[in-house]
Amino acid sequence: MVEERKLDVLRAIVQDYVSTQEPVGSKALVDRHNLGVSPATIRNDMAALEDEGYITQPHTSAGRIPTDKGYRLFVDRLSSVKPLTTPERRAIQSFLGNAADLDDVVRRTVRLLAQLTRQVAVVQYPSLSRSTVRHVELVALAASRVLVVLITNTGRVEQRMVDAPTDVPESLLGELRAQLNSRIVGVRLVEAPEQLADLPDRFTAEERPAATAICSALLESLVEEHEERVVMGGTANLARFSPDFPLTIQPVLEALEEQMVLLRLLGEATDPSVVTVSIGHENPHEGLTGTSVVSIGYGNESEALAKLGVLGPTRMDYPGTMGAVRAVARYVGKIVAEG
Amino acid sequence: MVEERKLDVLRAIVQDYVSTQEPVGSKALVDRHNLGVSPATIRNDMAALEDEGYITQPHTSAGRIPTDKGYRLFVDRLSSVKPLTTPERRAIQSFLGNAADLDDVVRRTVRLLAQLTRQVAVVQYPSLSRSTVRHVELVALAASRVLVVLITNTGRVEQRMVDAPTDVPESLLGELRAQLNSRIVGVRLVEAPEQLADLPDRFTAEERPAATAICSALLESLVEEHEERVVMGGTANLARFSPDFPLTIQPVLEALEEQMVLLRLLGEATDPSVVTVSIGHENPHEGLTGTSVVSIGYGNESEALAKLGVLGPTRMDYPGTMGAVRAVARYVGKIVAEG
DNA sequence: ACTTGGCACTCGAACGGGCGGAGTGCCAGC
DNA sequence: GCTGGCACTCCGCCCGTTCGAGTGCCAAGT
Repeated sequence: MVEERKLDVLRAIVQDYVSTQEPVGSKALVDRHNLGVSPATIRNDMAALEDEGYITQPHTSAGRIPTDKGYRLFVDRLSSVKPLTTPERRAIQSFLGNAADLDDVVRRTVRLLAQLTRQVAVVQYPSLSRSTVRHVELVALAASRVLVVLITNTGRVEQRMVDAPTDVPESLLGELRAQLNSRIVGVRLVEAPEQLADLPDRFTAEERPAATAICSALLESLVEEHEERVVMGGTANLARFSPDFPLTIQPVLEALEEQMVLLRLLGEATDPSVVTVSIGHENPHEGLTGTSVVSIGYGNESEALAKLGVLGPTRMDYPGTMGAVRAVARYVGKIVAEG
Repeated sequence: MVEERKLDVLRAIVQDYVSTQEPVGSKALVDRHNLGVSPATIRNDMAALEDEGYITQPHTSAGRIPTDKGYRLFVDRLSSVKPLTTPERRAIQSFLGNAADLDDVVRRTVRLLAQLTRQVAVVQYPSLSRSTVRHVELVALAASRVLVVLITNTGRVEQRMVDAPTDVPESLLGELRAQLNSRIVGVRLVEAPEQLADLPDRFTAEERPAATAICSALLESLVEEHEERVVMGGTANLARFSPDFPLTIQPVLEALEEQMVLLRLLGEATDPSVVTVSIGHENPHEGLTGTSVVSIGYGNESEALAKLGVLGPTRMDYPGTMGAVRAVARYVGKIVAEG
């Protein structure tokens, strides 16, 4: 048996099954692809593929469908990322180009990904921990009430209200503001706290409680879990599928409401140049068997600031989806890096 | 025929249908509610109710189900808002009490509403246009680059990056900051623009272009569409329903992805004391026939800052849902008003 | 050693008839 | 105006049949 052809057969099965959504038989296979052999031969190959666990039969005497293992082989060795067409690229560019601020970029990216892939899109906000401080602003709202605003180089703004134990005169506020900015502007958020450790000590005993309160509020926003924020869209695409889906769709929707789950799904894809695919049972959440996640990091050249990806049934168009995800990540990375 | 009893019958039909999800017949009605009359009598009443358009038969010789008109009558005259139990109230309070900032309040509210009602929850951000300016901050990021930050009394922070046509010295920035704050702090966002109209004229010809650029960025954030932001959650609850739902669920999910649609759904519910219900075809979006929206405004005593609500199938538990929506709105209103 | 056509077999999907039951409308009697 | 009785309708369900797609295996051909 020709090993080469067996792979061709697997590839053909995946392609057909993805486009028709129906188990594919030996005859249909030779009809649609010119494999140059008879159905009987294909049947032998299919039997072998089934033995090896790449395909399976829903029930005796139906066509075959790929298993997760089959998709895995397909993604790893039998296909390549499909680049977008130039009109598609242009559409991405113009759609993302008009974004006003960071929120807008993220929202637009989600929509774009969902439309392009016709699947559920997930985009993580550029991570605070990897970004740097651009400015800290303190605003007196009342005698003892201060608003702490943290602005990062990724355009993110974090805010905290502080009720200080004592009144905070404008002079103290000005001094603090100057100190804070001179110490941590340009510093990575993760490294900023150590720069602030001894700051309250610089103030008089009288001023210290207020200074401490303000500093700790700032520290809070520095480490804030917000860095892990995630936006999702395109859930309507979940309903585009087979009639048995009401059973499948509920656990998926439930999973998608959990920020934590979304984050875990995006996974370890930290390298902006490589698309990661997690297929069916491979992904870390039960109830998402039957779905695959295609994800990638995005950011500037040197490092990923965050991740994005799409989620859909294991029977998805992997090459096309991977192409779209990669292309979008590149544009978004560019925008975020220069913004 | 006793008019009174006919209404009792309608009420019973709605209640039974909501809890069983199945057409309800005359016999089942007398069994489950002690109406004190025989099934035959009920049948007469039901025939009358059907003539008047309050109930209908899915097919000849099946039980009856309420029409939109039937639900409307039920909501308006046959039921009252069901107050929450004290444990429920306590849960709301503790769940919302821990919120860190405005974003967090909104996110928690959505989750809470979705869990409480087991339906799709929709919460609008407190409207900018009704709120007032608390502070304007200008931050120099580079020689000609300024970040404009607008802080409102509802705790909202809006930001805009400005590339000024000329360099912006710190002196100009300070002057502008002082002017801006003295002119519009405390002023409603909608009224702020007129206070700024002549501001650039106060500056020298040299400074004017930069001042103008900064002012117009501020104006932008004042009128920003962001005021219309809406958050949604609990979509998994859509899948809890009948087997025919894959057909129904797609248009609903699609509609819910459109901010504009969500806003229209929340409708005119500006009075924080009255729960508004829009039933089936009454609501302004096709594809949402079959769903009802229960909404209410929230804010301080004097006026609503925004709206929230839930969306579910017309066959929902109206009294309970209305109770939950109203209770949540009160707590959120309190929190937002004092924040 | 592969490939191929033939053949028997399996099993699900689709069709159709026959039942049973829930529910109705109507009517005559109270 | 209420009630029990009765005939009728129609949906949902069960079940048997048929049909076709697809398989596995085998013997024969290259």
